[in-house]
Amino acid sequence: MAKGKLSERQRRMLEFIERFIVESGYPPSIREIGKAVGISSTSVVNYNLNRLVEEGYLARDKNVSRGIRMTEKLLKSVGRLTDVIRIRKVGRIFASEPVPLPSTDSPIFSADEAIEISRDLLSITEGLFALEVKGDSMIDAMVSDGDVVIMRREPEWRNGDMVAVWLKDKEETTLKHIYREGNKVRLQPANPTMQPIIIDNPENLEVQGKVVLVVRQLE
Amino acid sequence: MAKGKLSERQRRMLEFIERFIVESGYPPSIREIGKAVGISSTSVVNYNLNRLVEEGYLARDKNVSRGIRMTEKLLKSVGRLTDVIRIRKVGRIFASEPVPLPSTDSPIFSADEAIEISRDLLSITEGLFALEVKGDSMIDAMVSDGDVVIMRREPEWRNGDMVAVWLKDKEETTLKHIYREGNKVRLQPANPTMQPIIIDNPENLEVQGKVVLVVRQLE
DNA sequence: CTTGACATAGAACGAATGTTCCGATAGAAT
DNA sequence: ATTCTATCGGAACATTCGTTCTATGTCAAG
Repeated sequence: MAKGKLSERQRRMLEFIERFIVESGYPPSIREIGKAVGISSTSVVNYNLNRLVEEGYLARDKNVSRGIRMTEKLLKSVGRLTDVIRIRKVGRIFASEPVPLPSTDSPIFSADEAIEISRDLLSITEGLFALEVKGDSMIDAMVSDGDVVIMRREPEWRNGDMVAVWLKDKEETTLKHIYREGNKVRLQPANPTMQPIIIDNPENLEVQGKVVLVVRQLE
Repeated sequence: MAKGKLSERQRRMLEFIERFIVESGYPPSIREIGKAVGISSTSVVNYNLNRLVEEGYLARDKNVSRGIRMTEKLLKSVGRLTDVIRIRKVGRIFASEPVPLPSTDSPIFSADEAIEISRDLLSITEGLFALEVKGDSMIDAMVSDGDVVIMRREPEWRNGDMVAVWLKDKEETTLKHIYREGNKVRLQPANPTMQPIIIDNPENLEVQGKVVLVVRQLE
């Protein structure tokens, strides 16, 4: 088999193995794999397992029942490598000032100035930073005082994204869903009962980041 | 053996099992356990394994080689409790129906029906369940459609808690900050621009749980 | 067509593994 | 002392399970 390519069968095997381990707490046997993916012969399962070992997705121990390990490569491809991601808190966000952006990219920071987010809440994990919302000026974005917003610094945006924008003329930061409408830009509050803002001159607004996650801790 | 007490042997078995799983990626066999803790007889290992199951430290699957699971109790006692906590999603919450409450306490659930929350976002980790908010009926609680609320089932509440209440007369679920005021109860929306509800007859409301965390995933 | 690498199927074998049964030991309770 | 219960040791047994071998099919290269 060509290097790096997996057959449909092998993909299904990996998928099953991963799920089985998570759910059962131990790896499946050869026959269990065969049954799950529709292979009657244990030797065929064995054959494909060895293929997967060659490709680096699995590790096996000889003569050990259920002696299958998931490798880092598999874990990473499933996105299960680390459970939590530490995101730097770079400051506070409120209406009257621009969003503080992360100054350094130093990967290390103390626990105090970071927030831990479990990986499966995030689709992307790069370029993230956290801000604590100060005041009630963002209530039209359904964000209250004390909430933590996880943002991604990103100049590009697509229709519907929730972004932090700096309105130059008003000197105001706000969180809105953003839509391009011809030459204009519409900023739509998350609260459906509130009215959008239409920006005639796109030069007037500066998208400072995309909101990826909002966390509100009570008590 | 007295309930809750472990013999020296059993302690060593747990320790070995835990280490073995972490290092090998799969659980040890009975004979491997016996060899490690110095027991020649497989039946004695089996006997003590069953003891450990009774005490709640392990779970076993019959007729399955290496069919041993670590339970939360074991993980907790070893201090290796994971950084993330899996919380069961028990359903959806919307205005027109009472909050669905968790029915089972089965310790196992698949990834689909659970949400992973990093531990440091939570002050308590027991009795939690998750609900997905459906519809825009909770906007006065600053909670939008699609948000996930983590709640704790708890009959007691203190002033200022955000709780899910079922209003019997209106047949309506709502999320509000709750305050006792003499014989009455005040339900205060999180959105400061909105007016509170005063409940004259406390019998009319049913506190279904305390909101501990709100998570909003964008994009 | 022939060849050879790859993939599959089935069967058989032997090793690994969980289960069960019987007897022995120690200690606490009666 | 006797009884009872918990624990242990050893052995035999029944499955589960990984391994290996042979035969078959596929498909592209020569």
